[in-house]
Amino acid sequence: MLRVSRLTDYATLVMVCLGDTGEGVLSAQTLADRARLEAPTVSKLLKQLAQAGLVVSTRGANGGYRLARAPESITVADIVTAMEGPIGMTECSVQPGNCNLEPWCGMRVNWQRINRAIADAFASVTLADMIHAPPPARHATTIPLRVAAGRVS
Amino acid sequence: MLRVSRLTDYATLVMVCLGDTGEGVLSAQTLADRARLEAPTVSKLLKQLAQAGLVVSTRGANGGYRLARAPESITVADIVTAMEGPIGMTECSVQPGNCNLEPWCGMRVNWQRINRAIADAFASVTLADMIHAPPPARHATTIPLRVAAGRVS
DNA sequence: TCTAATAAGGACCGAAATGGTACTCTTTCG
DNA sequence: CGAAAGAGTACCATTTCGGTCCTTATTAGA
Repeated sequence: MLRVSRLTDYATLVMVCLGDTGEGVLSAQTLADRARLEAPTVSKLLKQLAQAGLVVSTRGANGGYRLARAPESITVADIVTAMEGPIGMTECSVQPGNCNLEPWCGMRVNWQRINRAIADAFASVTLADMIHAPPPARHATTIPLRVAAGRVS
Repeated sequence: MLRVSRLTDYATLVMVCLGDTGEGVLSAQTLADRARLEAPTVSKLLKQLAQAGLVVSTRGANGGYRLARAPESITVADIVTAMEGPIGMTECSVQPGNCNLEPWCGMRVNWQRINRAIADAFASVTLADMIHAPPPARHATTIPLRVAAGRVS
């Protein structure tokens, strides 16, 4: 299946947690608890998100992370790009020069067209959309454990 | 980088070769030569394309493959789906039930929205588009070797 | 000033996916 | 019957991915 990596999925979840809860800085450990993910994993992806400028880190005691911008101005495209690098369906559509077929192959422009459309699709959803989306109808009987996306508990 | 697998890239190239050259059936070997790919690799992906109903195979001597439909009615989405399965950016957006977060998590509907947009992007380019795209301006000096996409010769 | 908390930066490892190869079986044409 | 060609299966090397751990740097607070 064509899909984003699990880390990217997790990163989105962590960003939602960060945007959801007021504004104080949250430590990697706290975020891991809220997202039901392993702490080292959360640390790793927060590091990447910080390098990409999507979150701001504070070191030292009582340090942690907070969103660098308002959730409305952070898109899923930002998160995907931070975690996976540029969005490009083929090598040639991002890094020209690696394919000797290039001078002859007309597919490149079409792949670039597709890439652009896909990037737009990711950019059309903001973190705020993710946060405020109406959760699906509650089952009244059970209060579900909050378990990380993709994990089968 | 978020990208389709190399096999999918190759599959597109092979489909272009199939659609480009008149109409006779072409053997896997011939297609491998034209696309500058290894024959077993081409065989493998043609098998998948045949199972998906995008190409029709003829067994026995003088057998080979031909497109199942006109290039205008085959989209890149068809090829990607044939090679990689359903297009879905996260587990939960394709196979509900694997994630205990589901009853609570509002991200799912947003991921599904993104998936739909991406599928549309793939579906908006047909094999005919790929075939008839104007190749980039020729460099007059060298006649490039036709080497497969992504291979560094 | 000392200590605890916390992020930063690597190094590392096991498992899974990917891409590629080989071998055998079946079908069809001549 | 024999050669050509697809179908099916199994296998292997490499890379990527997800995850863990350790060390260093930085800050708040006792």
